[in-house]
Amino acid sequence: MTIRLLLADDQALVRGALSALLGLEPDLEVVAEVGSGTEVLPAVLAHHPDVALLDVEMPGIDGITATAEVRRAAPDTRVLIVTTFGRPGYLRRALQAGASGFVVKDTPAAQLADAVRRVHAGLRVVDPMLATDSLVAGESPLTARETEVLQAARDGSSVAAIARKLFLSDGTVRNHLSSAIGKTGATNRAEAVITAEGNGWL
Amino acid sequence: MTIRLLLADDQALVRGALSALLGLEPDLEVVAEVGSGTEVLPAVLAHHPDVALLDVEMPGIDGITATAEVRRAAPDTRVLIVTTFGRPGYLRRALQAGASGFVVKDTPAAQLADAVRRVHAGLRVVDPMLATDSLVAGESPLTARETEVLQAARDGSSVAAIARKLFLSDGTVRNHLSSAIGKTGATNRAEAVITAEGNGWL
DNA sequence: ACGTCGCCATGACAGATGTCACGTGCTGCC
DNA sequence: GGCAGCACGTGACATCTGTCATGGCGACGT
Repeated sequence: MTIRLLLADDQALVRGALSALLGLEPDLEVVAEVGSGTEVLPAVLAHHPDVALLDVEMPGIDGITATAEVRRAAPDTRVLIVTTFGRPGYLRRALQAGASGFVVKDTPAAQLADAVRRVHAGLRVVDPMLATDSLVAGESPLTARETEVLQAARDGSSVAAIARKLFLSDGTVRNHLSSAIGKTGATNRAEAVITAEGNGWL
Repeated sequence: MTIRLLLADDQALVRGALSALLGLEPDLEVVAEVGSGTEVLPAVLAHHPDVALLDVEMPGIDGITATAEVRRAAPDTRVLIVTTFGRPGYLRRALQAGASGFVVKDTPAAQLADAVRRVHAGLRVVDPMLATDSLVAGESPLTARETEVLQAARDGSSVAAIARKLFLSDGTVRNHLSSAIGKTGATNRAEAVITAEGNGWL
């Protein structure tokens, strides 16, 4: 009995390459490939794969919310996150969303098929290095507003621009930013954005 | 006669997957895989591949300077850049460094083997979309110092920190930054960094 | 009912930032 | 030689940013 797979990655070349890699295994079969988060759920419902391999960074819906969608609508399909960035927050949020495994793209190629088989067998697969980091970094200390404001600050917007975008007062934006800067241990808006991104808090 | 390939990509999973993808083609053979820019040249000298597929973003030496190294030390090995980001400056600099082709990672997987064959045949392979962008964005308008200062500003450093790092006066750093901000059409240090990065000027 | 917490806002302040004018010295080019 | 461009610096200025104190409002848990 072969394990049926769905691949979701926004980079077509990587998607095709992973398909070729997994297709070499006799017990694995790629039944669907999609390039955006919005296509994941329809494809899962159409093909009923055993395991869905999802990237986190994708256009449309990101892999984590796509995971939650899949778990709710098709509980028989297990989800394995395959992503570039080993951000601690990603791992935690992915597992909370119901993912069965989390693999970073710089793990050896030979291990991927094994990870798929373990996930299919009902086991959890988590990069041990990452798991400890995730515990250290923990959950985001930022409040909802602080997160919003930091997100809006990512592109280098000024306080005034952020305030207009979020319908807030300039002073309020500065307060939220200041608070976020303090919580991230930064001295600076830009630094705060960087460390928050690095921890997967945005 | 098979075409002998070298793969360089920092993500082991992608590397292995590309290897599997290209290995499916009867006329292609992957003879070496490396995960950093510093390993490229030794591997080329050791295995004499016909075509080297290099990523731009790699630890150690980046793919573009690695291209230059390879062209100088092993002119028979042609270089095909395979990268995530279609930054206009990357393309221009890659071609200047002697690359024969430039492929973005979201091109269809089926085209990669063709690109390899064309490069091997002595043709140039360039994403047409990207080529026009490259002409529009053109060469970096930033001077050497402005580039250095912007690079130092990437991590959110303050003016004082940048000045210390580059052994400059605070005022000079501010001047260079101001000039870079003007040239990039930004209103802001952070914006300047973003647009400069997007154009591959850093 | 009370305290706590998040959210919003205001006002004030110091420090950082971006701009401008101006001057120096060096280099390359016509 | 004269000119343009770049690097480097100074000083001054307006603005932006980050911090702090303070207050009101609503939600939540005890």
